[in-house]
Amino acid sequence: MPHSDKQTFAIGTLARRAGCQVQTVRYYEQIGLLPEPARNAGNQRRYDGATLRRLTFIRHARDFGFSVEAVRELLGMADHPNMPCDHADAIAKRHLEEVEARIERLSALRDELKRMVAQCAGGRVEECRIVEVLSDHDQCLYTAAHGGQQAIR
Amino acid sequence: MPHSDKQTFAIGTLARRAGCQVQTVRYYEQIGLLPEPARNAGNQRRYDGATLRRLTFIRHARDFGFSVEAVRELLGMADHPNMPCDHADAIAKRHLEEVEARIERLSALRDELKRMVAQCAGGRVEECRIVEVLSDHDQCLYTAAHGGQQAIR
DNA sequence: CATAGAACCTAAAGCCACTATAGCTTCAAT
DNA sequence: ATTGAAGCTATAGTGGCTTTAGGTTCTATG
Repeated sequence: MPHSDKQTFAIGTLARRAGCQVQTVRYYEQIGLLPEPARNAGNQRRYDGATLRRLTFIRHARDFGFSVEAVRELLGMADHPNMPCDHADAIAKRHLEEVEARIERLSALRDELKRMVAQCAGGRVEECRIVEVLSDHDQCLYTAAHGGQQAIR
Repeated sequence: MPHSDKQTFAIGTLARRAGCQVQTVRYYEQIGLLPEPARNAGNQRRYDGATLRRLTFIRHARDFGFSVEAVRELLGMADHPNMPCDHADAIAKRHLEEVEARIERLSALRDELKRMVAQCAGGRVEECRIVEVLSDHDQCLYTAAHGGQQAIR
């Protein structure tokens, strides 16, 4: 046995060690990412090292931008070390593609914004390029840059 | 007079011409971005060209990633063409900075994800680099890349 | 003129991933 | 015994819409 995790701790300690908020821990329990923990005599949650490791995994994956649903799948896989890891690989690849697409859209957006800001002469609203460009879609170089609601996603 | 906008049209036509959904138009009215329009005898909304131009401005600014509150301010300025445009300029500059910061965070994230995906040998979960890296924060090159919940924002 | 179906109406709930608030109870230190 | 921090549950709020439910009105055709 590697380590036996005998001592337990309260939710505040768990949250602090994993670097998240107390409410977030309870939320993860509610949506089933974390198991319902043992309670002490006063009905307070008591956690062990295994839960801390699980929560750290969750937070880390979330920081990587994986959705909660993706984290749920990754957790399921981490729980079965003998299964093939194709699916984990597929999830990560897909996420990488999404991040790359987002970067592309944001870069086009950044270029348009730069152009807009650079052309503002600082006069009255009537002559302002910023207001003007927003009023008239034809004044954009790359219309694909902001073609829909997903421009920012 | 430039154009007199005498003919009116229904909400579906307005939405189609502005490139958004009907419910979105009603939502913008509800939050005060669009004025309450005239109604016909059967209580249906009837719009004119001025509202179409206003909605187009809104959609365009939203596509640029401006928040609804920023759009509200920009609209207020567009309504007063004789005022100085410093504030519009400041809003756009600030938004540009936010977009640039987002691109930076996402780029660091992309590098980490690439590294992760490249090192997955395709075996069992136990040996999978993806699951391993998510389990252990120390295996990341740039911890700043995903240091908090705002990694993805 | 009757009818069918598209388009409209309001009100309320759902989405994501938390965060915040209110009003209480329990713990730990003095 | 007291006090203040930390815990508890339940509910609402965030942003920016989207969806659903259950109705009414418009418009084109027979």
